[in-house]
Amino acid sequence: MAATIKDVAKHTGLSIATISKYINGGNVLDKNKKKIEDAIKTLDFRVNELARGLKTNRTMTVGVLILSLENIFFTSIISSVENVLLQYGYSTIICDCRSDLEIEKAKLDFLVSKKVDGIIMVPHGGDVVHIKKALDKNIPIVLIDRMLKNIECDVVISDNINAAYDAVEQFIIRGHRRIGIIAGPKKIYTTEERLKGYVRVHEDYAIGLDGNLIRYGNYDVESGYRILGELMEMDNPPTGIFVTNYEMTLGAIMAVNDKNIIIPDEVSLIGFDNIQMARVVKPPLSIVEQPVKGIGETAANVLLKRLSGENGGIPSIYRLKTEMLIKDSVKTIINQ
Amino acid sequence: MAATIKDVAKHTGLSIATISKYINGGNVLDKNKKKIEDAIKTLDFRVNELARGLKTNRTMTVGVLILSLENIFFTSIISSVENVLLQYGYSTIICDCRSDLEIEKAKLDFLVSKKVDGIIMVPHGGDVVHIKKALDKNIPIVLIDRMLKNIECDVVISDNINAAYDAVEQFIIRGHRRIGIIAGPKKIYTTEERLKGYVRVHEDYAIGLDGNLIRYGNYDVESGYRILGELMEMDNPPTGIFVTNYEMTLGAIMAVNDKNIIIPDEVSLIGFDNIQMARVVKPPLSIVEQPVKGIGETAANVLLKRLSGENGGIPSIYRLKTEMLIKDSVKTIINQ
DNA sequence: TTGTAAGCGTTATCAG
DNA sequence: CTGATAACGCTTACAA
Repeated sequence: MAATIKDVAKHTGLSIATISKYINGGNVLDKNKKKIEDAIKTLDFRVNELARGLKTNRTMTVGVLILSLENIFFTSIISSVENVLLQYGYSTIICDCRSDLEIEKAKLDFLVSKKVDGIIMVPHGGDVVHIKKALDKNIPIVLIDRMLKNIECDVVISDNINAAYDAVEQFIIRGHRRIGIIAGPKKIYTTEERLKGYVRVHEDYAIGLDGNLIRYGNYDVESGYRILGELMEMDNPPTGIFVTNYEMTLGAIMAVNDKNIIIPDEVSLIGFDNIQMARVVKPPLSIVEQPVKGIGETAANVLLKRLSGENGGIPSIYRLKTEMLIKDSVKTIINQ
Repeated sequence: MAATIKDVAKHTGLSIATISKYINGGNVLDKNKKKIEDAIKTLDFRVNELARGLKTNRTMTVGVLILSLENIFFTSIISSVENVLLQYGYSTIICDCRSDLEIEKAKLDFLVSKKVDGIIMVPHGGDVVHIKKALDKNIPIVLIDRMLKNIECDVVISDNINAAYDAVEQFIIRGHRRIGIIAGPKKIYTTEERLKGYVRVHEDYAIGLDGNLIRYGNYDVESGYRILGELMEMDNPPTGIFVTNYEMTLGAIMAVNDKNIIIPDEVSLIGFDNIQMARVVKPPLSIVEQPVKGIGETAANVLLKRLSGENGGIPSIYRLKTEMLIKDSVKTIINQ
């Protein structure tokens, strides 16, 4: 049905080889050039990328694999990745593994079978052998958002430690001493890092840790909702609560609304990600904002470098700074 | 580098054809089966989909093209599309055209060149010749969210007319007579439909239309913000405002917050999409909820039907019902 | 059940 | 500058 080089050759009276050369930027006589262009237009010829990829072993396509398409943090990153890649002639195949390691494996396999030239992914974590396998096939991989042990590849992440440090410090300098944290699931990289910042700032200000103030959620709306309630029902509740991702922040605010808790009078709150949401709630929420555009662009550029053969050997870690947006959700406590 | 059928053949002592047959579910002697499975495992063989697609003219891949990846309405639809397709062995290539018709054309071309078996897309509108071209190449296309004139393909949309009708009716039965609408951009399908519902319910309740209450936004946060302000600064402002998509609803709420407008005392509000946002604001927002899961699943199933050759001839329109979520953002006006 | 061989649409080598 | 031809990895008659 679709026209092939053969058809163009017939139509012009030239050989297949000549057409191919023209398509790939080679030199052809001007009169032939014109003939070819005409034929391509009238036949609506388009290169068959399957055949080309089969031959050249390059598809000019990169795979992007994230945890969820319904998470605006990830989709914003993708958007800026695409933005950069497109300028260099690369297209992207986007996959969503629904935070499921098995699906992640299957999708990675899919990308490999589609012969993508490189991959940018948010790894679920817990297992890395499938990633290593892809790496072994000489497909460069750039990890974003989460770092993985036991694997050698470029990583682009937020400086989660200092993000949490800065957020909790905002509480401390306003007089808060009992600060709750709604952390992510145990063993997840970002959870550990954000917790590290929480602990470190407590140390630096010589504030003792209370294990009861540290709660592990699941990075979803439900756990944010539930844990906020739990913290507030403690005998000695925190005066400030730091929520460590967007979904849980949503949940926490819903709980605050449902329980008619006044912010910041009854409790102070700092959330994570999504500046728009911060402006939609009242009072406006203080949040930690991750550099989504920066993460996307950096990841794309790092991959492009690998793709262009600059195999600088050692993989690098790019640790991007977050920003602390101060709004009205944190109260200043006057010390007795 | 990567193992091919040839390698598996060598490793087992069998022929290429036999390996191929096994891979595709043919019958092989049990002892050979075992040999092949072993070889595949030890060589980490994976079918080269490029070669397979070149030969079979099927890639078991469908393309999904949307306006923006940063729009949770679209990404939620995609998510459910993928969910269905995956069960039938299809993978998806997701593209984002940033609401730009030219990029839409380029991405559609990309999908065609990747030899996808079918396409599900949210058309930008305004031009359809590129879509027709793809259709001419015998690639079935399912349109979602927006219907297009002059083109023959399956469409899955929300019942936008009655969505708007129901929303505005909520105002009316609570005594409102001056109801503002923040509509989308002119000439966009969904804009026209939602406006039609607005007009129709006014007719049915014999309420005169005031052109000043009808404002065209741009389906983005900025226009929602701006227009809410404009409506409220009228000499005779509306008592209720209906915002017709998610982004503009966000903007409208931000404006309400910035201007310290009390909802629903000073103005009543009904928004669009995203049930989570509705719970995050205070008071909880009444919204029109589109059946994202339903749209995705329906689109996927319709495409699957086309793909399986059930070319039932005439394209169908699937018009899915929305749901009206009543919360506390609409005030009841006691008639004098 | 298994093997041989042609062909899918390109690119790339090499001769003319 | 142009053309003939082999090869990419796979599927699929057809023959054994």
